[in-house]
Amino acid sequence: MISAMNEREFLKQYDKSAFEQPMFSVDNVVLTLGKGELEVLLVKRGEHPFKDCWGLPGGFVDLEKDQSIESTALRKIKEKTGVEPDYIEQLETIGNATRDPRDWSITTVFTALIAKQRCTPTDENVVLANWFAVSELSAMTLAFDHTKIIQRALKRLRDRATYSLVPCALLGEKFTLSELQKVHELILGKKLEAKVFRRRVENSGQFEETGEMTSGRGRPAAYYRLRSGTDAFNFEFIRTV
Amino acid sequence: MISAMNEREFLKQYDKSAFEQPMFSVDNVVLTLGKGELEVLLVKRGEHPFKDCWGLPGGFVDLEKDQSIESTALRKIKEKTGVEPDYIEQLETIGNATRDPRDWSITTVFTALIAKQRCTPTDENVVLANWFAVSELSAMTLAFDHTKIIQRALKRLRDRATYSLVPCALLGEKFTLSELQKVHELILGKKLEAKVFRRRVENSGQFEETGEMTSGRGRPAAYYRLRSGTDAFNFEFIRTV
DNA sequence: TTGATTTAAGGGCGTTAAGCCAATAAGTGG
DNA sequence: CCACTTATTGGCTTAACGCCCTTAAATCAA
Repeated sequence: MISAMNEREFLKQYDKSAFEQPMFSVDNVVLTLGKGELEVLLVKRGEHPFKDCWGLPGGFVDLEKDQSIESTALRKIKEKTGVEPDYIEQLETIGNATRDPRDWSITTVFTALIAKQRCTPTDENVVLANWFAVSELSAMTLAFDHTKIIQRALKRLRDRATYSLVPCALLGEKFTLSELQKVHELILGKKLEAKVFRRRVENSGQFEETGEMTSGRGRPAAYYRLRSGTDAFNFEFIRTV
Repeated sequence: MISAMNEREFLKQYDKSAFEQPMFSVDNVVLTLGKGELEVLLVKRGEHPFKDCWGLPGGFVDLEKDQSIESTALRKIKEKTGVEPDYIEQLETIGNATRDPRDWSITTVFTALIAKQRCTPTDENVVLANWFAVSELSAMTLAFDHTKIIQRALKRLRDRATYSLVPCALLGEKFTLSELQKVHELILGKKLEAKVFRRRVENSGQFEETGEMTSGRGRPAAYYRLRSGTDAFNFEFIRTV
């Protein structure tokens, strides 16, 4: 194999633009469930540009460590949260001359869902990485176009919540249908009919009862889990658990 | 603004991986309607690797000419077909260490739909760029992972055909509902009910009659066109006409 | 001219899914 | 045991979908 730099020198003969490559990075919109609200994982930037601004956890492909851009995304998330997300999906790629004040820049954005209790809050990171309620974001100025990216990720999540049950990845291993319904209501910002929602879950065939029941106030609810071996969601996604 | 190379030198201080960037390109799956079959635009590669193989029209971002990766996609399509497509949509980004035999490589793939009659077949290009029926592809060996990419683009198009009317971009300015239905049947590979299809078109509110009618065998059909000012499709796409 | 043929467009109806409201079930806390 | 809370299900209304058949409006062949 020819080394990357030699390769570019070679290509330069044919196509001058092949040499001057734009910067390529990966960014992640990592979402979890806070107290009654969606939260997004942000990191404080230590370098310019946007030094000391909060921004999405991401970074550059490591040609040695990473086999694919999905690996890059997962690696960066793991560095910040300590775990692999329950669901990750490619959102879109944004590349233009204006999003980075310095120069042309390209980023492939991934949306990841993760159960809050699965995150290990490493103390040393807590000042550099933090969860923010999405409602707080309007009062914050994030790095680059990250505010807009988060909005697009939330829109995609709303779409998913309307015609899929992907948001279950925000809950843990097991959950009740009421909990899942509340998550959907939170994402969609409106109440859903319990009967209709239960029908959706049953007809999907993606879930099964664990046999366990909740305890506490009110009638106990049945716990459900993702049916094992199910190719759970009809989307391009990477299941990591 | 600091130049790109200086920028990379600067970044290198903080993150060594920032310097060694993978190659980034844009590829296009340009689809049109042939005689009773979908056709995809391919170009014969003049350089290694995969020299003399057919592959997707694409290339590298030109930092001077292009304002965004969408511009890159449209520019490359225009170079090959002479026109801008009626519909273009970002499909996905594939980046890994194996798709290019030489080295790490990333490509953002766009799917474009274009009416065949709007393409200007430039004679000088005809040996280098050609339309191929999608059924022919199984007998061909394309460059890189382009065969797989085309399959994914066709799957996306099938998805679109089931819950949207995006495929109308494969027809010209005006078309009858029967023509549109036949396109959908071609994409989906199955017959559709005329009544159901007409209802879908009407309920969408995206189309209007032109007032003109067809002539020829059988009862004349009403011509329809995309309603102007309609934010026609609920997807991330770039309308160029 | 007339009828056969062809394609377009719409009417009618049974089946299925969605939406809505209320009843019932099964716990906890006094 | 009763009040309260939450879960789950029953049943009805309404809308959408699928299917078939009729009608409309042209061409084509005698």
